[in-house]
Formats: sequence, structure tokens, C-alpha cells
Amino acid sequence: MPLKIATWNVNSARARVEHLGAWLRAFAPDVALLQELKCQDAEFPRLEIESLGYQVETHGQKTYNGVAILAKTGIAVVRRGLPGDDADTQARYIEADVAGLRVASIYLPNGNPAPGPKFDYKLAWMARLSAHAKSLSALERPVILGGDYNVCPTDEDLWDFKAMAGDALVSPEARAAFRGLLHQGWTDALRHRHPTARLYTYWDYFRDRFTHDHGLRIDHLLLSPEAADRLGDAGVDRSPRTREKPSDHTPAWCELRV
DNA sequence: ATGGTCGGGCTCCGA
Repeated sequence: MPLKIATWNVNSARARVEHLGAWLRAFAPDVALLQELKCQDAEFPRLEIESLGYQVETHGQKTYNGVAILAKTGIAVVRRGLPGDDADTQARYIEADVAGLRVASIYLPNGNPAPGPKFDYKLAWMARLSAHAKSLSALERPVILGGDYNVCPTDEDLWDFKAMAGDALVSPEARAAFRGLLHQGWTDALRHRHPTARLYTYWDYFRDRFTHDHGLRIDHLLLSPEAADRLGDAGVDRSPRTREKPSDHTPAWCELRV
């Protein structure tokens, strides 16, 4: 059986605990990377998740951000927080060794409005991620950088590029930084497996976007060469987005041969 | 046609 690794921005762990539990039961990922917990570590619904057979490691903060790694096997946390700026207190990165892999759960800054200080923070964060990703590449191990990148890589990754013109999610600078990761040798698992398909992972709550499938692909699983060697299937699980009171994101996943 | 809807935690911010 291959390893199943998924990433999901849950938009509040506490608001989504029932959805999260149902999805863990139904999809049964070996490793789940979560973003936007919107709670401190002590407020994360740990017992509910542990009762489903998952270990839990979180890097949370009050109200905003927050990332987690869930796994059916032991998790050895390597770092909480992205290196490169000791003054950055936003909880957007956690990295661990799990199931023979190095994994990170990433919640990249949204960056709107652009231009402005939030956009500058996004680009600075991406530069730090690029530097750190390079050091992870040097491990020459299977590594997965999964999460909400808040970057829609190309115009094939959204329903209508005109509707998003000027948005930080499609900005040339953010797209160039994302391509820079690919040039380092990281493989975009979903796009590699589905070269031309329209694949979305996020639909805005506004304007009933999901009903019309007006979505964006902004949640990604980037694989080191050693992980990409083992890539099996990959895709999007749209089922959580169809439920009542859903997250605005839905899980993206890939399989790695053992 | 710059609206609209969420979640958190308190009257507005971030997405």
C-alpha cells in the first residue's frame, strides 16, 4: 500500500473538527498537513483526532494562521517556524520526520492587497522558503513541502484569469517565486500527474463560487526528486467542500510508493 | 458590476 499524504486548509480547526474527523475516517491519509488552525496549541481538538488513531503536532497561534502535521505513525518535529527571520512570529510553518519522509506544512502569506506591506511580507516569506527548500534538497531524501501556498501558478490553475487580475495570488512576482522552487528541482505532484486537467483546491465563499466551479489551485504538494521517484497517483478530494459549513479549501493529496 | 461570505472574537480584521 502506498503512503497517502494530503494537505488541507481547514479554516479553523475548532469550527471544522467534525469535518476533519469525517475526512480522516473516509480518506484515511497516512500523513495530513493542515493549515489555518486559527487557535493556540492548547485549543486544538487533539483528543478528537487522537481518538481516530492519529498523532498530532501543532504550531498554532491565537486567531490567525496555525499549521499542523497529523500522522498514523510517530512524528519527530524538526522545527516550528520558517528559518530566516527571528522577528517573524506568525505560525505558518512546521516540519517533521514522519514515515521515512521529511514533511512540512506550509501556510504561505496571502499577500493582499498588492502592492503593500502584506505583499512585501509574502515575497520575503517566499524568499526564505526558497532558501530553506534548498537546504532540504541537499538532504537528498524524500521531502514533501505541502500546504496552502496562496499562489495560483498559471492561468490554467484558475477558472478565469481576468477575474483575479491584480490579486496577490496570481501576481507575476509570486508566480516567479513559485517557479523558482520548481527550478530547484521540486515537483508539483498534482500538475505532474495531471498535466492539463482543471484542478481546483479553493473556492471563495463569495458569490457561490463552488456551485459554479469558479475555483483556484493554490494548495500544493512539492516533492523532492527522491520523493518524486516514488510518486503514484495524485488528486483533489472535493467531498469536504460539498458539505454544510465547509472550509473554503478542500484537500489535495498524493501517493508515494513505499 | 470592487459586491459578496466566512471564522474569530469582540465592533472589525484577515481571507
